[in-house]
Amino acid sequence: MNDTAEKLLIPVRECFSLADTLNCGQCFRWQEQDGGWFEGVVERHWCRVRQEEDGIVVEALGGDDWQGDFWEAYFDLAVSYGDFRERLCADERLADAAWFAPGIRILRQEPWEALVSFIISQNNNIGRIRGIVARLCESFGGAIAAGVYAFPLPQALAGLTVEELAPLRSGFRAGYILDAAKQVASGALDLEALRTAPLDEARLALQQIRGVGPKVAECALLYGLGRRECFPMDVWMKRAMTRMFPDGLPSCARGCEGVAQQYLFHYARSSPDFAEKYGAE
DNA sequence: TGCCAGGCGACGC
DNA sequence: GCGTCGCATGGC
Repeated sequence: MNDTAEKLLIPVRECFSLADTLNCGQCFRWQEQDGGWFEGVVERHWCRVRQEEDGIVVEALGGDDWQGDFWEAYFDLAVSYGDFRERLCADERLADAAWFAPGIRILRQEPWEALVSFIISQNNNIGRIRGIVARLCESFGGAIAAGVYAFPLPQALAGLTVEELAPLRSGFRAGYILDAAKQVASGALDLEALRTAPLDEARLALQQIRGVGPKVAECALLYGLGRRECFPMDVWMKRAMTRMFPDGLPSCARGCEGVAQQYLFHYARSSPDFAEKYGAE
């Protein structure tokens, strides 16, 4: 499995749905295609992926090589979501949400990309976020292959003006993207250090960026920096919490709040059960 | 048409 | 500290 190859089978033992994981609103660059394939770019790897009986097939589309370890990390396969689920299911309401999409995992995305993607996400919808991210990559990301672009490095954005970002049609978020780029490119903000920094320090550091408040910081930490105890509260989650957990999240979620959050987010948005059991306002 | 979208900053109190 | 409003853009 660790052999360098253009096509890999990544074995998956439990709790994984590729489609649910890529479609649940945590990432914005994968495109669903015919035959169960998803095409996308992760860091500098252009590939397509598909779920098969015994795992995930990853096929390089460029003259690219990588190792299985890379994809194991990306799909968060080193930890047992069965264990997380068992803990969450101690609460009946969390169990409902957890069973609605048992194969969702938290991707371990590149931190800079996660940060910018969730800056773009504010007061926005998932379809439009995807469009803005795509235009950001096309405009400033550098080509990996013909018509295929990497996510732009902070250094590629730090010297730009909001006028130059106009083609993204990102609205008031353009200035926020540039401030993030300047802080990361200059070294004022060290994203990698936030993987292990005390959580409250990491939150505060991220919120020094203009346009990054509690929610976006929480998303960057959960989706980009592997901090599974983070719990982003967007409009859907506020709705879910008000109706399902007026007294707060049950203690059984401690340590895997982010996993609970992703189940609840998807449940509140997509499950007819949520509307039925917890009602419209 | 108006309302909403994986929020945040500015402002008034 | 807390509530309210405006913010660009586009889909419904």
